[in-house]
Amino acid sequence: MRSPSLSIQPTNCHKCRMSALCLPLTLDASSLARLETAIDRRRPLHRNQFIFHAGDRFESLYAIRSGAVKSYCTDSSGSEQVTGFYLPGEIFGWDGIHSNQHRNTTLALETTALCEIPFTRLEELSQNVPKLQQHFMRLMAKEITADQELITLLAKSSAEERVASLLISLSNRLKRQHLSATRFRLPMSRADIGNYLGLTVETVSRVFSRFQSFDLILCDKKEIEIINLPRLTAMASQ
Amino acid sequence: MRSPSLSIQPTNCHKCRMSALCLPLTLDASSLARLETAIDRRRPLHRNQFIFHAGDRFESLYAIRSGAVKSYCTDSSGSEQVTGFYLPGEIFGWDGIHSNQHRNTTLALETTALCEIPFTRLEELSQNVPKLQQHFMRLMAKEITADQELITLLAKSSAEERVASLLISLSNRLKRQHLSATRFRLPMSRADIGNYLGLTVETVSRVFSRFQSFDLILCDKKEIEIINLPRLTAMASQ
DNA sequence: GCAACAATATGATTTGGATCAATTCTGCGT
DNA sequence: ACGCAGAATTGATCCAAATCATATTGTTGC
Repeated sequence: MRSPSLSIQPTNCHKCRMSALCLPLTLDASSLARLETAIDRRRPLHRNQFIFHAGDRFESLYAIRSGAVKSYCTDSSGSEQVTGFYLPGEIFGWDGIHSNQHRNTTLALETTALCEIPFTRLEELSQNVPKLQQHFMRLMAKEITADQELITLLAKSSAEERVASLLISLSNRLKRQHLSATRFRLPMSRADIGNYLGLTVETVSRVFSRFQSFDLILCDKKEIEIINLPRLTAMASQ
Repeated sequence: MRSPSLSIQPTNCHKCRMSALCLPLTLDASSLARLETAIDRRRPLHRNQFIFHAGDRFESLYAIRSGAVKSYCTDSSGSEQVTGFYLPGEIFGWDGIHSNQHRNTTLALETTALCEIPFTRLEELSQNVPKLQQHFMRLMAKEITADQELITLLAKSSAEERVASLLISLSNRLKRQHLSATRFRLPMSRADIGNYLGLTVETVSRVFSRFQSFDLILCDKKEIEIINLPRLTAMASQ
């Protein structure tokens, strides 16, 4: 079930870019072809469909082609903790590598198209294609970096800083995919945002209201427009 | 500057355990020998000596043989955020892989012996020794898991739960290295603990006092003894 | 179009941890 | 042993966000 539009730009064999895999990746033509065969394009999921559950056997990584995904884990007391939101061009599923079993549950926040990357095939390929191995190490390291940023955020900031940081983060990540950085849909609910940022729904809602009254953002239902990006950025990282 | 006591137990070539590398690792003798040559044992560091600074070029990973290390990063506003404590048998330095440059600064909290593992040599070796590649992927995934646990902790818990969780985490990690799980030295200051857990020094201090008055722990200077491990565990994860 | 329900928003009150302030303890150099 | 600086404890006060309560708005199926 592969697709020719798997976002491999075949213009230049020595500098091909696997945009489904998030970062520029320079591979020779045959490695690229082999990588392509390792990736399955899955039929689109719709809102609230699960990709995997906590406890499931770890088999694949997933790259997002379009849509959005949330990842959460359930602690011993049964309460949920959102651990990440993933946008187009991003890869998730790392959480299963350590124990061969997923720790998080992930689901589609809206209609979402995914590429599935079977991990064993990836490992085999990596052995022959050092570049690919490095690439995946880097992607994993990126996940570590993202997590550590969230830690910094949670450990210190006020409610306003946290919400501002999330908005800026989403904005930057969309920009990287050449999507609008100032006007986009928030695919997740206020409750998800609050859970992710360690705030209550009420607080999130109040912060959005305050931001609107400060003319930092405009918010109509799920559509958000960032009006004063510089000030919001300053707000996020002060 | 390698050492014969590099914690490779040479009893059984097909089931050797690189305890410096944290997880059981089954390798044939020649792979093991090659791995050994890739690891340098460094002379011991003492308290407050740096291993690397944020911004330094990323070259190696580090495994702790003895002692303890703290890792922190400095955000745009100049304030520090402790991102992790590392104990014997643990590996740190992943934060540099993504951009070839460290994001964190790390320093020894006490007299500490390290193994340095040059990353390029590790990558070369991994190509020939698939087991090793898998192994390092898993170690990296472990870092992601640890970070996500901290996120869960920071997003929701009370001061008491946070401190309890840290103590339990330290206890479990020491146990894994066959060190005492109920009586150990806290290598970090209250300020470090507070920073790591997103609490102030005063709050950390108060929580320790409260735990003592509840007969959960005994605390004499840096030496801590966990008296009621089950209850402390319950406290951590409720 | 209209229930019925979920998601948001907003107001009133409470509270856990931050902040400010003052000792006491501990390690360290002389 | 002494003195000093940083670390840790303990107390008093304050405040941001949680909690509780009650609209309001949005969404879905009939």
